[in-house]
Amino acid sequence: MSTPGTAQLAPRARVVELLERRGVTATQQRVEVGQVLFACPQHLSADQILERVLAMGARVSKATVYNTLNLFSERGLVRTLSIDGDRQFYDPTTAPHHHFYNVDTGELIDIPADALALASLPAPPAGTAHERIDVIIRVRSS
Amino acid sequence: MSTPGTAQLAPRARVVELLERRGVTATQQRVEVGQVLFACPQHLSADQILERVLAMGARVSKATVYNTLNLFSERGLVRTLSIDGDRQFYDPTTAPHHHFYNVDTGELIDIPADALALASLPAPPAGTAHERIDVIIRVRSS
DNA sequence: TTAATTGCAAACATTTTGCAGGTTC
DNA sequence: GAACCTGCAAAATGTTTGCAATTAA
Repeated sequence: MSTPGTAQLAPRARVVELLERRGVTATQQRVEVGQVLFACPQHLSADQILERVLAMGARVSKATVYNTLNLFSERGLVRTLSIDGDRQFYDPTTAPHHHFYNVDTGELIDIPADALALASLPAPPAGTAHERIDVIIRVRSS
Repeated sequence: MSTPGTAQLAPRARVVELLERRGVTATQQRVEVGQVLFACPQHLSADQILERVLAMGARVSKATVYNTLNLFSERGLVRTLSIDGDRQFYDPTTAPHHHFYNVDTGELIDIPADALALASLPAPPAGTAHERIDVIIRVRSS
């Protein structure tokens, strides 16, 4: 049974280590954002992250949440997903993988990279190199 | 040689037919948006479409462009792409296909469906059915 | 102590909406 | 003439930014 209002959090020590490994100064707020974000495989919006950080009793501003997520994204600590035009989602799973997206409920579900075979990839346009492949399988409740 | 400021447009008659086939009343403004959008395979933002409709000497408001694109999208006349959080792109190619996205230039390039083999698709989550698959291959200028 | 980080509020860009007036069939 | 469509301006959203105050090393 879980305590109401108390979500699972990643341990501070693990978050600090993750940040330092990527050369990110482990400030109070960044660690708190990380505790929420790295708690488990999930897909959260900036607003949901802000809510949860505040819910754990910490003090952060919306601007810092955005700054932090952008920094995490640049440093490869999080993957930013643009599924629709509404808002972005932040995915703590940075290893290659893909997603189901339920257009009715908005739910996002991870698909492990090896659950989907991408054969005969076309060559990238001249003068460009592959960076990342995103597969989004849109589904609807039936 | 092309006339400056005069982009290629889809013929009115073809646009009217496309709209009517999907049960969309072919009003003045919708046809003009269609003439721009269905001119060729491309990826335009709402703002670019507005600019081009105005450039062809027609009179449309931004609100109508958005209303029209949303209607076209609902009726399957256009496909809406969310590549990053900035803005949406409208793709007149509605048949299955995929995209290269150059993260440096913002350029989008179509990949024909048969140029990319998606093998061993995972089953959709219980209670859901496949609707559409989007593959975005992010590349960067090298 | 010096640079980096934070919070606030204002700024921004894109998209949506309410409603009066105009258009379509 | 009834329903639908358009334009305008305002509103709503999500995100970024400038700057003074605070914190980190």
